Amino acid sequence: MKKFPQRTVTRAFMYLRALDSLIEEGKAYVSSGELAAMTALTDVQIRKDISVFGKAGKPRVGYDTRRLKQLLEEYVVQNVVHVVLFGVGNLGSAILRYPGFQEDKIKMVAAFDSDPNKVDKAINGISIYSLDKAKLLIQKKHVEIGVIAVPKQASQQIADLLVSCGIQGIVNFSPTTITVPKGIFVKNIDLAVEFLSLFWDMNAKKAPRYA
Amino acid sequence: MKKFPQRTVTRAFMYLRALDSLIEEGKAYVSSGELAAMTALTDVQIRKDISVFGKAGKPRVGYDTRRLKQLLEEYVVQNVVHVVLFGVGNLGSAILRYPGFQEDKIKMVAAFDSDPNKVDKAINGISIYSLDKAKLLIQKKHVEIGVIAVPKQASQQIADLLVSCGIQGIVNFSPTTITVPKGIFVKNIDLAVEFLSLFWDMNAKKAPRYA
DNA sequence: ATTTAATCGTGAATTTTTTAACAATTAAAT
DNA sequence: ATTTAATTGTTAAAAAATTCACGATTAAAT
Repeated sequence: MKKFPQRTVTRAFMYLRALDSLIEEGKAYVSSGELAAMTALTDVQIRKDISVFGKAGKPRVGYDTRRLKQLLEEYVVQNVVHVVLFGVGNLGSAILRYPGFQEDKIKMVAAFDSDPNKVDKAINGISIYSLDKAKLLIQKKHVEIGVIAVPKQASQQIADLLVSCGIQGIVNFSPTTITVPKGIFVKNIDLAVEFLSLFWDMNAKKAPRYA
Repeated sequence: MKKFPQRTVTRAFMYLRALDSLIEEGKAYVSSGELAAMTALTDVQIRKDISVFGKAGKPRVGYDTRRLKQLLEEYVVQNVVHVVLFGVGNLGSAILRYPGFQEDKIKMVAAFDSDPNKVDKAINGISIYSLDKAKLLIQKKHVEIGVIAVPKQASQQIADLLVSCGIQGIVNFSPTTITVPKGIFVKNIDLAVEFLSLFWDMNAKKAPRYA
């Protein structure tokens, strides 16, 4: 795995999403300017990013959508990532139903909930288990990432459980911080932070660099 | 509004969240190292960030949690931001029930849905209206940010609606890109992108700079 | 065949962000 | 009262990311 600029990689995933739309609607070519409009970035940024991976465009016509997708995937998409979810409330259900996971890249393996009424059901084909099944399943299925979507009182406890299962990465949706040992990667998605920082950007009247 | 480093501001919101937890549990002081553990950042980064706003710590003891909160809020929290939501499905409901909005900073004003069965109900005290009420309400209540949580086929249409209502910022949860005129701020929250980029960071074995 | 206009690709300059190093301060220990 | 150890705050250095400027390329127009 070569070393590319971190932000370039993140944006590459955004480009892939945009390319999927374009390919779906049958567009054969796209210019950096059009991609810029779709992603709220600048055309220069996009050309620069793409150039990191190789030459993929034709002057005067733009990028072949399929070819560009292929190029980005070659460098940026790795093995399929295996994910489990904790907490099948509103948010958890929404995540299980999320229509944006391409099965060949992201595999939602299982969900867990402490509520016996939810256990043994399934949403979108993903089975819901009781918490005590977590360790076995996570290890057997080589799960890399755990998602925390439980009420905030329980989130640290789930984080501890995840760590004890040997998981490497956590996406935390609960509006509170969790503490984990060094070496575990955590991504907090906090709606309040998103709103407030977007609002700040708006007031600072500066175009956001990346969303 | 003074100009602070953009990333410092974003992280300031994270610190505020952490401070809320600490204050709630009665902690009077916190060191940069402890904050670092809570936020998955480094202690140096945190001290540097805080120093941008002023001096708030005492050597050997750390930061007074309340005082630090006050300091950060003074510079970083602006007027209350008014938000409306489109799409009261699983995800939309989860957002309406989100327990992390402090009313004095983020005010969820209304929700909209095209399904007549949902209209005229309320979730968490927030009323649900039909789409044709949007323009009036948004303008009357001075709403700055709209959240898109509708199925992806409808997301561009809602984006257009939001723009026509004069909204300035959009948070888009649907797994597709939307295009808006220049000057409108868009933040895309795409779970697939989050998972894939977290997974990339994990494999690159580099501590993430900010979550 | 020539010109024109659109678009990519890139090296250099700039800006922003992070990291490092360390002096200053303070509470606690002796 | 002195020493020690923890912790902040800051200046400077380094690294990363973005923007700029412009040459190169190519399709379309004339």
